[in-house]
Amino acid sequence: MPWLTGRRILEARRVEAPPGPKYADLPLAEGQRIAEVGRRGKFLWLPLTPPDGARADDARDVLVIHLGMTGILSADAPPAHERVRLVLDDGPDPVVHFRDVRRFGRFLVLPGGDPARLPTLAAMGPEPLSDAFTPAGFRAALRRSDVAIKTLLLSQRPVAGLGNIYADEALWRARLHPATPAKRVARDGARVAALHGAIRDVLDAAIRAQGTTLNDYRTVNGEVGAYLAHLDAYGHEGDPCPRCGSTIERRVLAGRSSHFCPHCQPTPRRAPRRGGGRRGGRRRAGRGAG
DNA sequence: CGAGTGCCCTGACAGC
DNA sequence: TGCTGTCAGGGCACTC
Repeated sequence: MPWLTGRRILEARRVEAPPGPKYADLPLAEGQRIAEVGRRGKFLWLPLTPPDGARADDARDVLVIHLGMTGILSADAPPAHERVRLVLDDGPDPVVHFRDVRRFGRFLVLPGGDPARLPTLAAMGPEPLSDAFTPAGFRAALRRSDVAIKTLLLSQRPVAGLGNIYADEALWRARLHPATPAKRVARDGARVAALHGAIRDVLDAAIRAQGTTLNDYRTVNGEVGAYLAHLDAYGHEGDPCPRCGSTIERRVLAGRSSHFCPHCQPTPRRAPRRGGGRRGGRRRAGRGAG
C-alpha cells in the first residue's frame, strides 16, 4: 500500500457495520496525514500527523488495521461487506475500501498511539524475522509460562505474527507436540533453537510464496497463496507425515484445530516432576524424539 | 493474576 | 429443493 504514504485523510467512516471498539475513533483520522505504513505482527500500523505538524512522534494518533481472516483493502468498491471507507486527498485511488466479510478485522484509531486498547498488541513479542528475535530471548519468554507451547505462540507474546497454520507448521518442523508445556520446551536449549529456527523458516518461506490461502478464502481476483502447497501438517489430518509416514492427527487445542505427527511430535509425558530437584536422576530415559 | 472457555461473524459444505 | 448443523479462526471478554 505504498500509495497511502503521505496522503491526507479527508474522510474516515464506518460502513455496513455497527459502531464498536473494532472501529473506534475513526473521525480522529480526518484531516491528518498518513506518515508511514508500518506493521506490528498482524496489525498494520499507520502513524498520523496532524495538519499543524506540531506533535511529537511518540504522541501521534495511529490508524491501526487488522485484516482478521477475511479483511481486504482495495481501491475498488466491493460488492458487499464494506466496513470502513477512507477518502484521501488528490492523487491516485482517492477512496480506500475495507471489506471484511466476517468482521474479525479491525480498523480504528488509537489516540496518541496508546495500544492499551489492544492488549495483544501491547504485549506483543519481537518480529520473527528481525534481529530482536533471538533464541535467548525466546527461551526466556517460554520460561515465563506453563501453558501449552502452541497456546503461547498464538498469544503473540514470545514472538509476533504466528497464526494457527504457521504455529502448527513450525511445531511440526521442530518436532514438538503442540501441547508441550512451554516451560518444558524452555528447559531444552536445542529444542528452543530448533523451534526458533523453524518459526523463521516457515514464515520466510510463506512470505516468499505470498502466503497461504485456504480453500474458501480467495483474494478478490481469485488468487490463492502458494504456500498452501508447502504445508506439511496443517490440514493434513489422515495423510502420511512427510517425514516419517505416520498418520497426521488433528486435535482441538486452545480452541483451534491442531495438526501434528504422533510419531515425530510425541505427546509430552505427564507434568514436570515437582517437589525438589531431580534427585534420583536417571528416570527421564523415555525415548528420544526419534 | 495466570489459565481456560467461549463468543464474535459469515459462508461453505455435509447430511437429511 | 431447502433446511439444519458444523466448521473455520484472531483477539478478547469473561470466569474460575
